[in-house]
Amino acid sequence: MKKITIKDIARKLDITPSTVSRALADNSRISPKTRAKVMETAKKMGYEPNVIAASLRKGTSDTVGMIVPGINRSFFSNVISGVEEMLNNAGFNLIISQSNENLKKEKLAVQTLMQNRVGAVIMSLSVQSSGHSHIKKMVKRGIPVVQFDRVASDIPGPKIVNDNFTGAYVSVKHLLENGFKRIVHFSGSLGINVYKERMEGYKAALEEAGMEFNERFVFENSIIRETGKRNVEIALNKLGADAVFSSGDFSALGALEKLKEMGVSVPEEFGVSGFANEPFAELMHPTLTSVEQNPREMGNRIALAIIKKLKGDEEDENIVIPVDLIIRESSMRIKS
Amino acid sequence: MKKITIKDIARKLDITPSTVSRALADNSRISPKTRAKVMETAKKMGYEPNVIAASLRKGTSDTVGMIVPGINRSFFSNVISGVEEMLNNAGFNLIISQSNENLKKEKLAVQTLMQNRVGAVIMSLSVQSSGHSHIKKMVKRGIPVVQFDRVASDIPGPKIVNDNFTGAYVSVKHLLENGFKRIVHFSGSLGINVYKERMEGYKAALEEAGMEFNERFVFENSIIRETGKRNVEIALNKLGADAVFSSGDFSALGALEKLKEMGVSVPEEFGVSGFANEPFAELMHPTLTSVEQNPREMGNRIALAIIKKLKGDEEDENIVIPVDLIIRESSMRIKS
DNA sequence: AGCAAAAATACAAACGTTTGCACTAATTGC
DNA sequence: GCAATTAGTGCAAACGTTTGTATTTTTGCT
Repeated sequence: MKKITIKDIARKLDITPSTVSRALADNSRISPKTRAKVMETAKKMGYEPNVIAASLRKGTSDTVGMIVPGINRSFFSNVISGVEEMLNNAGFNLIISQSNENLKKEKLAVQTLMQNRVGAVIMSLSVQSSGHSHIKKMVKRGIPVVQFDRVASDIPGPKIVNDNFTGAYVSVKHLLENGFKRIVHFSGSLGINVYKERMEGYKAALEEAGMEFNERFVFENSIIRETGKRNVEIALNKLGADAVFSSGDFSALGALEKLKEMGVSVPEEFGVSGFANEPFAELMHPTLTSVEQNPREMGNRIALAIIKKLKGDEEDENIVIPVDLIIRESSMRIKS
Repeated sequence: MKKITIKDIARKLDITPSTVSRALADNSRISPKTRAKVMETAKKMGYEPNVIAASLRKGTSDTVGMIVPGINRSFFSNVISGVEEMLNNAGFNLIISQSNENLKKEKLAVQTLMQNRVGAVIMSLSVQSSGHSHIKKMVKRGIPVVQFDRVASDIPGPKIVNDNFTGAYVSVKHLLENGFKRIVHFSGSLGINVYKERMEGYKAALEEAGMEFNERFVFENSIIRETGKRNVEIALNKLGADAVFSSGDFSALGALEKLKEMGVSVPEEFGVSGFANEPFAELMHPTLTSVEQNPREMGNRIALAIIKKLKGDEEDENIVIPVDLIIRESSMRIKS
């Protein structure tokens, strides 16, 4: 099965490859007549464009690269689906890489994408990411870079993020309304925008309620299951806490498990609220209050931003996706 | 920042591009001396190979494409991680596409990968997949295709699957040992190998115990949460069942939810066992007995098979990955 | 030293497009 | 009716590699 090229169809129609190329690209210089003829025979001969050759010549491609910390988190996998959906409809392809929260792997992913001459890159920074020189390199090369969720302000380009501040703010406010008085906060690395913003929201809600913000109530780098377990015990025994607002569902999960183990009843004696609304949140016992980030919508908006950039738009959009607090058993002391 | 090419480094060393190319490729025709010199100046000048150009010339690439039904299932996302890990170490790149269980999307993904001249393809069939002409096209083109999990025997090439039969067999045997006597089976489409095999395992365990296999006890296309809810009610009320072995965790989850709603206690009155060991299985209440498929190991083996193929190995491996029954509360009536 | 064989390198074409420029034919304006 | 524009197409180079073949240089041997 010989692969058929633009030349083959040119020969058959007795025109030149350049005309065929332009016809297929819908170039206005070609008459509707020949364009139609080219289209037809291209289909008839089963022509499939060689995007590699086109990439080489053009120096870019219709493929968009996406780097995420890990595809096994519900948030990221849903963002990906949202992006893919919209991008495919617009005729672009998406290729995905994981950084596994690892700087070295992130750099490798960037390199791979650049080598493959992707037309644009979508990325959410890994925890370890710093310096960002590898990312700036892409920008310098003229590759549009769209950041989402974990973003760095020193890298130019569109940024799509959640309303983390408000998500945290309403979560803590909700805990306060349910009578919790000593609320600790499980945070990620405060060097990362999302965790910083959520902490600000936590702080704002406390201060609005006339309560003082205590730094010792913030546990940095406490977003995995193990740290959740460990720190909830400290919060309870050493700080006399009666609730936790966690920046992630996994540490909230750990907290719930530890509390159960310790015989502390939730939400009667201790309130728990998470972030990300992982699928397991509604399956646990008690079910976990969390913040839905609407990742699919975020994905759609990211795709739109990328498409605009690929069409040469200069403007850098900054989009904030609203979030929704999903109230469940783990925080609901007052039934309404 | 001008991009530097093989020619630039040739000019600088006063040799030809071909020599540089061979030197970088570790070709034996090049003397160690010049090879070293080339390597050195390449690094010094910040040379980055243009893989697109190489792909065009060679007609293939070091990029491997992977098509999965959906990345948001724990099984698939872990297989992907396993593949990526090993592939990256061997110097290959992985690009991922989702079929969303949709034939049209699957065909599109195949087309995209072929257009991008991937060196090989890893795939697990979508539910809708049929005919397989699009996949055979890749095989005809000489692209190595490695199948995993959901495989079709009419497509040549290595196949890596779980020991579905044994997984089902031990699950049902375990239910029988716990005194369950009327066990129904939630299956997927029986046109797909994995579900077929699991049903065979179910059947074998029953027959070994001297119980008759009743077709009415098998619910086909019952692998999502909703069907699990619906069918467990039918099983209980119409068939007098006292347990279910489900081919997937999601329908087992649905069953557990419905049973709780109906006030049926698990495992005292009804036993439940699933498949895939989704993360939520151990978080539920009661925790869900399930079958761990060792997806990461599967991913590693897939990667090894692909690498062998890319190196020109003719042999088609058929690998079966063992599974482990994880016994939890939902099926454990006899505490040992 | 001289020659054949082997080793190292050079040459040039090829991969399949895209695109600036040149060219011809058709159309427009006056 | 003629110059000037425009529409439509062709020509040829370029993108950066790889690779078969030719050529040069080195090596080993007598």
